[in-house]
Amino acid sequence: MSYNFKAVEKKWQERWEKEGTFNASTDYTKKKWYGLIEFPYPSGQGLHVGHPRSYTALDIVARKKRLQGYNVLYPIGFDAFGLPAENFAIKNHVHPKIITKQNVDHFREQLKSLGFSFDWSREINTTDPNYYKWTQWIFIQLYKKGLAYKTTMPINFCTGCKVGLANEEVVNGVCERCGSEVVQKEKSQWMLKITEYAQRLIDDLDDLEFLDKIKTQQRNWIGRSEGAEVKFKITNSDEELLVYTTRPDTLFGATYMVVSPEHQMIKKLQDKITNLDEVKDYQHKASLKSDFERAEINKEKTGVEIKGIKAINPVNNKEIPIWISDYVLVSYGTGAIMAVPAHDTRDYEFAKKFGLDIIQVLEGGDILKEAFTEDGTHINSEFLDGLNKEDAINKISDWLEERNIGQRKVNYKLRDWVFSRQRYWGEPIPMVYCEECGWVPIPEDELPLTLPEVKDFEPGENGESPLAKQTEWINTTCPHCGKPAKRETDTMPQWAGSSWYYLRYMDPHNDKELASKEALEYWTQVDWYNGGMEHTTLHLLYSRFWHKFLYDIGVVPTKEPYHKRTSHGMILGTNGEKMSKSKGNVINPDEIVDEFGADTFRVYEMFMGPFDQTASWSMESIRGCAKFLDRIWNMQQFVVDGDEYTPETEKMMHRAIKKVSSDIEEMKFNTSVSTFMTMVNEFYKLKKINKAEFRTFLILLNPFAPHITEELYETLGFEGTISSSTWPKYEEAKTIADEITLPIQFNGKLKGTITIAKDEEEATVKEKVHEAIDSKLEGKTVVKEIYVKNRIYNIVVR
RNA sequence: GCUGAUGUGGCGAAAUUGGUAUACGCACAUCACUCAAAAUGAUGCGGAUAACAUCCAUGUGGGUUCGAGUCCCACCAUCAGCACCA
Repeated sequence: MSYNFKAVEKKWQERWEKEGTFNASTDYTKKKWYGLIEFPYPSGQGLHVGHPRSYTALDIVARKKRLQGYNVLYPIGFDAFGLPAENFAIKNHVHPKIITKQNVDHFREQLKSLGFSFDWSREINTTDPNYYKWTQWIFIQLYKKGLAYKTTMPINFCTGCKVGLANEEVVNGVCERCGSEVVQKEKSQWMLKITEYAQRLIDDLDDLEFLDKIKTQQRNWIGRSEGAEVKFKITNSDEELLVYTTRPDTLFGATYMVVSPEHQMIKKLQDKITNLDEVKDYQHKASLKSDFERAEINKEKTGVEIKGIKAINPVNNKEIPIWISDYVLVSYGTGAIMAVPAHDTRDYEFAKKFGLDIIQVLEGGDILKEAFTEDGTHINSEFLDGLNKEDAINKISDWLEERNIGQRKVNYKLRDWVFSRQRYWGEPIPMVYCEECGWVPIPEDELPLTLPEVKDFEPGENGESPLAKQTEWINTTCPHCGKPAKRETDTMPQWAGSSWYYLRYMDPHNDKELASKEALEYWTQVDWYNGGMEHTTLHLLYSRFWHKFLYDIGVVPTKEPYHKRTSHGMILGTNGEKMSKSKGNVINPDEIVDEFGADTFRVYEMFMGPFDQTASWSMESIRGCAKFLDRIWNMQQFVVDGDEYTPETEKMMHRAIKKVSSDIEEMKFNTSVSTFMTMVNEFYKLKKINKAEFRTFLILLNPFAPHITEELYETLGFEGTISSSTWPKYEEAKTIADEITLPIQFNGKLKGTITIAKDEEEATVKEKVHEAIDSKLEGKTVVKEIYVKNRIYNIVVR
């Protein structure tokens, strides 16, 4: 009577598909639950064993919610624009559309083989013109509200992909996707003003149920700081040098200034600079370095004094030198700093190296040895002397504002989102450039602006988009004045499509709106969104930004897209290292499903360890899970009739319902699986299981192992299917034992146990304890006895 | 360097949130079934000692407590992320 998982799993998957068992209802009067997993990028390598970890987890929650009577939306789709398909296209001269379709088909088949309860009728694909129509529409709305703008700026340029990258996409100085070196390059780019939403993106985290580490990471990424902007006059000039500082109270200790190599002031004042050649030489050298190299040489500071000009410290009118150095970044603050070497480690190093003045303005430390970076009472600071940090900051800020020399200022690390890609395989940016009218969005009724068919996917020599070669497509007329005009040839980044996809699932076939008002009202927000930690500061932040914008223009009814956000740990190879082809430790999910079946695969991924921690794959352990399912199948041999739990199992059954129900909500899937195993062991010990017990057991296990449980449910003759059944209930009173094994301790060390009735009188307990343990008390003095009701009895002895 | 995690048997891991440390699984050993093996079922399994008794064990060292894997302080190790943020 061995379990034929292949036939059983196929049978149920076909049935679910035919009957649309898991399709969400459009009856908007029911209570709803919306669970979301990050839709996959359909790579050529197929599904990774890491994908099902997240998908199984939320599948379990989704299946449980359905049994609890919710109208569940658990959708799936494909984030299919992206560089790997395009790089493959370039190499093999196949249209990325074709490769993408192949990959999607493969992924779909793999996902279906795992028995996820996705609503396949709502499948979406970001490369579908009916989908990206609305991605383009959102872009036009952003443009209309002034949140999309074009600017020339030094950007990270990938020498391999020939595309500009957002800072967020650069990992250790190399391109996140292709690994090529990233250099700085001037380029005209579309940008999105995410910085305008910085404060709201911080504030609105408070009301969300995100894991704390996710909130912390987003807050740190946005990087709010409070300080002041201060203007420094420049000698023999009307120019002023604006700096941002978080410590305006240390102004008296500012002994020199540093500007970043890209700072505009140098150009403006070049006539007055006496060592211009030397300065320009330094600028040139700095431009050759990537951010990575700048960071790497962090031990040895470099810089050149800009001679011929000086800055004037506004608090004491002292003239101080201005230096140029690449430890100051043009992209943060104002690109210039006032240096307070006594109290900043970097400034201190720089000052020591170039022999600049160091003036201590806070009491404490030993500034002959190192910078003193802690708080202290102000000294050498005239009207600030004797004040603490907070008071001094307030006083100096008032002082600066009164004299119009500076003002309080909040600053963010977050930068605007570089939204242009010089690539083919992305959404075309629906903008037209007209000599007369400038940039004009195309009329909304012309959307989608589809990608033209091309044969050559290579980027142009200067990193131009492949679309730049499509003269016919480019030349158009201005929607505003009708004169000849040219289309934008850049496309959108991969994050565009994924910034709003959860909305499209709500009403995926709507051709009038991105989703109907009713659907949006009903399904928003996503109740639970699980995904990788690596998307915390990119995708998750971007989609929160877009959602907030859509809220502002009245498209969506809530400020935030996701109510709860959790993340799963990575699955490593059997050797404990990240799976990669080069290491040869990749586990292919197809082979696992083929050898063990989907249910075993799912149960194993949930059992392998705590959900949010990394776990290594183990072939031995998965065999244990296969054995567990076989044991369940073989319980049929001793099944007996019965409409109620038997006295021997009642407690176990009620406890299991309680435990599994709460474990699923808390993502403690591993301990749920142990609960099931313990139950099976118990039934084997009893050598019987009645139908009532079996039924409850099957429903509880169903979200984890949907195929075998449905099959057994049918075989045992229960009416209908589990998916049309309801989640079992428990009675709290029946989870509590009426007999308790009470541990007895001496000084916290276990000396024995006794059995007492639940809530037994303390006097009786004491009596029983002493009866049991007095022989061991001989020769000892009892100092104190502590009884914690129903828990423990501790005797303090000497 | 900074930030954040994590350290429990041979291994993956539990621990009612301060109350019997090692549940559950893997591996291993013994037994049953078998001509035999596999599969399956049953039993055992942290360490020390002859011991059912005793002592020692949750990275290390302190502390708080009747009682600490859990709380506090210091340190060590491993992993991940960030990188001159003014």
